[in-house]
Amino acid sequence: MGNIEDSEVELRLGRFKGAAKQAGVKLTHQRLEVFRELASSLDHPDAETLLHGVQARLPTVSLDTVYRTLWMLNNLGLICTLGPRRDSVRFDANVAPHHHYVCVACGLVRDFESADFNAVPMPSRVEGFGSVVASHVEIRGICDECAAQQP
Amino acid sequence: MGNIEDSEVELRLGRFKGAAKQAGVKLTHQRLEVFRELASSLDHPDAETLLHGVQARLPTVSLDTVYRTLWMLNNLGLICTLGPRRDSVRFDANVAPHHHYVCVACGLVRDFESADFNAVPMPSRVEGFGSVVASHVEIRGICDECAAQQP
DNA sequence: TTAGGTGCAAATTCTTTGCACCCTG
DNA sequence: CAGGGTGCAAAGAATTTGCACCTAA
Repeated sequence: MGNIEDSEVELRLGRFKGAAKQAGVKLTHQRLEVFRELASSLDHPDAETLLHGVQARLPTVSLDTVYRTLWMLNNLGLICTLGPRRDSVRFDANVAPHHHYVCVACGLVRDFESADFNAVPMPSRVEGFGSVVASHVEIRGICDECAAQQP
Repeated sequence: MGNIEDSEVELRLGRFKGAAKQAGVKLTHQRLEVFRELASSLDHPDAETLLHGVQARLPTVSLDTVYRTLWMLNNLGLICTLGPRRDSVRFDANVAPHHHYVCVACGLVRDFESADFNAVPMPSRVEGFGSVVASHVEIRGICDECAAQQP
C-alpha cells in the first residue's frame, strides 16, 4: 500500500536503534526488517501482512518472530496497536499524535492529523477514571474503494 | 460491574423488539437475555462475560448463541463493537454518541460524553478517504484501580 | 406447521510457547 | 563466548460452522 518517505523511515530506524541499545535488546536482521516494513507502510498492517513484506528480503523469518518483535517494539513505545473491527490486531509505527479513519467494510486504516481535535480539553469526567496515556479519534466509515464496489 | 437504570434498559429492549419484528428475526429467550445482559451493563463485556451473566437466568445457553446473537444485534444497528487492546472484541449497547476511556492494563472501558469533542468539525482530509458513519474519541490510560495495585 | 434458531462438538483462525540451535554484542 | 533471539512445530485461545433437534410465529 502507500509508502512513507525514506527520510522519515530512516529517522524512525534511528530511533529504534537508539532505543534498542538503551534497552539492551539485540538488533537482529529480523527485528530491523520487521520494523522497517512497518515504519514504511502508510496503512496499518497486521502481523501476517508484515511477514509477507519482510519475507521478500529475509525469506526465512517466521510469523512468531514477527509477533515477538511487534510486542517488543510496542513495549519500547516505538509502535502502537490499534483495535480491529472483528479481525486481528493491527500495528502502527507512527507515534506522533494523530487520528484514524477506519473502513468498516475492508478494514483499511488511514492516519490524519487534526489540530482541532488535539485542542479539545480532556473532559473532567475522565479524571475520575484514572490517568491518561494517550488519546485519539477514531472515525468509522466506508472508504471510496468499498463504496465503488457496492452501489 | 456497574449497571444501567431499569428505565433505560426497558427502553433499549423495546427498541430491540421493534427492530426484530421489522427485520423478521425471532425473539427467542436467548436473544432477549443476551441483549438484556448487554443493555444493562455499564462496562463493555466480551462474549464470554455475557455468557456467564446470561447463564444465571438461562443455564443452557451456549457461547456460540451469544456470538450469533451479538453479530445479529450488530447488523441491526442495536449495538456496536469496540476494538481490543490485545484481547477479544467487546460489545456496547449504547448507540448514543459517546466516547471511551480504556485502561491499557486491565481492559476496563468506561463511557463518557463530551460536547466539545462532538462539536469539532470533520477534518477535510477525511473527506478524501470515504464516507463517515461514526466517530468517537478513545482515551487510553491506567485506571485508578490498576494504578493502586502497581505503585 | 415450519423456517429460523439453538446446542453440541468439531473445525478454523489467530497468536503464543517450548526447545534446540544460532548470532549479536 | 554467553545469553538473548530465532525457527519450527505444537499448544492455546477465541470464534465460527455443520448438523440434528427445538420453538416462536
